[in-house]
Amino acid sequence: MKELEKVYNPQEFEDRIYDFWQKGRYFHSEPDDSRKPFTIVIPPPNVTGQLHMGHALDETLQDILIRYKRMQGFNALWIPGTDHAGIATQIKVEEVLRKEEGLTRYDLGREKFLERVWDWKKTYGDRIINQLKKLGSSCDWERERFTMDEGCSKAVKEVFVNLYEKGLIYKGNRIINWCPQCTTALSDAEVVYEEQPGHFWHIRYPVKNSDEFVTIATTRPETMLGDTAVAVHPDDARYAHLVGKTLILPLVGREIPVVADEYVDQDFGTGCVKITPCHDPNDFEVGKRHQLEEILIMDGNAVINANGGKYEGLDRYEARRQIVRDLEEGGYLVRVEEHTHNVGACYRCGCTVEPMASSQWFVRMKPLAEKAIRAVREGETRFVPDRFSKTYLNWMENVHDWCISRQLWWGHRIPAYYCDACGEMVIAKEEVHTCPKCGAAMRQEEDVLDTWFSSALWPFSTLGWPEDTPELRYYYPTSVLVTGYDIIFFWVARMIFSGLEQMGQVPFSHVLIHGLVRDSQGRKMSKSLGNGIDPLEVIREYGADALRFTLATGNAPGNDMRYYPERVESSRNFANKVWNAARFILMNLKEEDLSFSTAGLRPEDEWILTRYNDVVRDVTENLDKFEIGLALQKVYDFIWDLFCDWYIELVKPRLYAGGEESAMAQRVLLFVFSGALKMLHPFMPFITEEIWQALPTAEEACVTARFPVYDPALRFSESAGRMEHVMETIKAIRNRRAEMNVPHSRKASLYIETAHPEWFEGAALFYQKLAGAEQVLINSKIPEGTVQLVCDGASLYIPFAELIDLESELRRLNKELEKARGELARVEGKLKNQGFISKAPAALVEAENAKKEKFLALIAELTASIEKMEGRR
RNA sequence: GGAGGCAUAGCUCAGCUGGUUAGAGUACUUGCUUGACAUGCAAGGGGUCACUGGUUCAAUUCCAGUUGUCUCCACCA
Repeated sequence: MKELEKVYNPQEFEDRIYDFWQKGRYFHSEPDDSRKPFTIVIPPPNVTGQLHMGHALDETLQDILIRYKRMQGFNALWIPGTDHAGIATQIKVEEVLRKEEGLTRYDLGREKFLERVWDWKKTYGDRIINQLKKLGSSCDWERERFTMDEGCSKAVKEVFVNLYEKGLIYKGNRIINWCPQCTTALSDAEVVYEEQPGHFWHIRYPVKNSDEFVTIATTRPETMLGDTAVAVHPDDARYAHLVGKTLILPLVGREIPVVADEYVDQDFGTGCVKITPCHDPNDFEVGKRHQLEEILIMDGNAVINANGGKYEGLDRYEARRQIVRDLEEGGYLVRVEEHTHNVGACYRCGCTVEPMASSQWFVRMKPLAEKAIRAVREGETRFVPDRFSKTYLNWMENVHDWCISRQLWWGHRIPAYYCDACGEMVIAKEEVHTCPKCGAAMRQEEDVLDTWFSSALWPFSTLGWPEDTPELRYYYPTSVLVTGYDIIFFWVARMIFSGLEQMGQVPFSHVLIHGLVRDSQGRKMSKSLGNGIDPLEVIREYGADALRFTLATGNAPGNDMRYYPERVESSRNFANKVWNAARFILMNLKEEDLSFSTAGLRPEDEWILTRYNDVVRDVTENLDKFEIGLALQKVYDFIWDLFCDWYIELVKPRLYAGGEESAMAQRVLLFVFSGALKMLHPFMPFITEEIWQALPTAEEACVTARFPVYDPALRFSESAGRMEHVMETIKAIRNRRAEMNVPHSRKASLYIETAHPEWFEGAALFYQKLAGAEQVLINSKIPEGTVQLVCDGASLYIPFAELIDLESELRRLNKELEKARGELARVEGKLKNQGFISKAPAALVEAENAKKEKFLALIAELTASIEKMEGRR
């Protein structure tokens, strides 16, 4: 038998245990028709940034489920997400390039630049992946690289062509969100809105050949350079006479019409709206309806272009200042109001996005969304907790077409090919070099796809699709997606409609949603606040098991949790407790034959087995419902409170006594403890495995052991009840001794007066060991001068004559009596209620009756004691 | 404007399909070097379960409203 170190030191063994699992290839799984698959998809870590708590949480939850299912005999597979096409990397590399070498990506050229990005990802990806290992997960860089290069990109082309042929992808000139800093288009989901204080400029537009004018109000005066109309509401009497007239655009001098359009809200602002089709989505629509000219006034960096006349070359904000000044000088500015409004910013770089008309690729969402809505409505995919399906449906029902093209280089390049000679465009899975129409050379679309386009294919592209692989047939649809609620729109929704469209089936049956990890003040952890906590630091200090425990417990699914160092500390303390329990058991296992059987069990054995069995049942139920925190809490309570604080203490006398009694105790200890370790293993794999390797157990590794199963043969309700009765009295004695400040070392005889002497059979040792009893006398003559304790079904007497203060004793007894009477009144009230008797379940009425009896007996005992004491006063 | 969450001990939070003497961790008070563990053991104090109604024999739990608070989505030029 191996010995355990004296001190719990996770750093000493976690790496070793990880290697042990790797060698045993416990993380690998292949399709195997004799076992049911269980597959989990989890989101990607951002390999360029810091590993943060969110990843740690994803990994932990995923790993708990995988281990649990594997221990139940499932063939469990984990499909790790990767940051395969995240544009953050590209932007980071560009930034470094600019700072360190003064170069842009265009200086390097596409090929060289992409190599740089790969190098970057390799360096940082390895770092992150190695860190993730510490959480007990295995992530494989080679696999990530493969899926980016080969499998995934093939799937992307396949899907793109597929959707294009069905008319679900189109290229069009539309208003999109443009990030001038990332210089790319963004999807709606990538824009975050924030209330910002701003101004409302009221500007006068003169009517041509008249001294009349209209006043418009705007928050973005610089966009007036692109104005091609002013709109009013068709029913607005104030302006009816102006519809069809021509205005002169101030500063620019362009002649623009006044048009009537339902879009205008008569009650907002002045009731006149300047129309800038190229820089506002609503104006764009108005422009289309009235065949207005479209004038783009900015370039990709949000600098005014040639269409802006004398403002060309100015940044959008400089242009704004200049224009406002000029308007004022020209007498066009009526007034300026303070105005707070929502401003969209790029979620990645925080730069204010510029709505701009631009030629981009879009996915037509309506038909895809319909299927995706139905799948969730009909329960093919279930969100856990269920309320997130509302979030999902709400979004899906109001979804706009998805802008999928990005003006970047890192990512999957759109498989569209153009012929500059004849204007032909070809969409194809294979590269096209010559134009099928005129034979001229073709060039591929420069734009790449949104990261989430390829991420959406993850559940099947990683399994070999579009080939019909055994993996795909075996593992798809997957079982669970584990992720935070912040990426429901980005990823979850898109995986669902992509899976439905390409595979005809939902990608997963359950979506387990967790909350965000916040700091101790409830703030979101972020780089800019500097409040991010590095999981690796935590692991170094407390161990991976402690971190996992912290992340898995103490909050309900889908709710945010706050990170407190104290909580990790308490988790570590629990690990230490388990460690020491193991040490205790190991140093007491002396028997040759430690095989467990139910023959000859003592009441305390039957009690712990019964409780153990209950926990097995409960934990299994909880885990099957993804109630991970609840399950872990039950394992924790069982191990610490029931097993360590009670059972171990109860069996110590037998262990030390030796002989067959001791042997029996050893067998039960080993059986229950190893079972508890198995239950704990999914949550705290390292410590359980390390201990397992030291224990003389039949199964070679905890990771491959079978998860405990509820066993009716281990249910001993009668002796369990009796044992708890004894425990109640022990607690009562301890309580009294503590109140009277009797030190543990001071022993005294214990007299028990009871109508159920059989309850206390063989319990003498327990009172001696745990309640400071010298000898235990049942139903013998009670000496004078004792402290009396009234318990359910028994009165206990301890001769502490000199410590007795009659008055305080009486006060205490009367207080107890009052409490018991209160309880009795409550129970009787219930039982007197005819409605309760007739409508409540019989078992409940029965239980209430039993309670009534119990309280009646207690009250009788207490009254008798009080009377006796009064007599002595 | 639309949707959703949260409100339980000093603090952070559990409490699953209504019935418990309402729990945990932490903090606090007291006593313990009890032969695994002071990262520990034992005992204790501390809660009108936000408020108001409703459903029910029974509401911390279900429903409606109110207040406070947080989040997401949409968006008004």
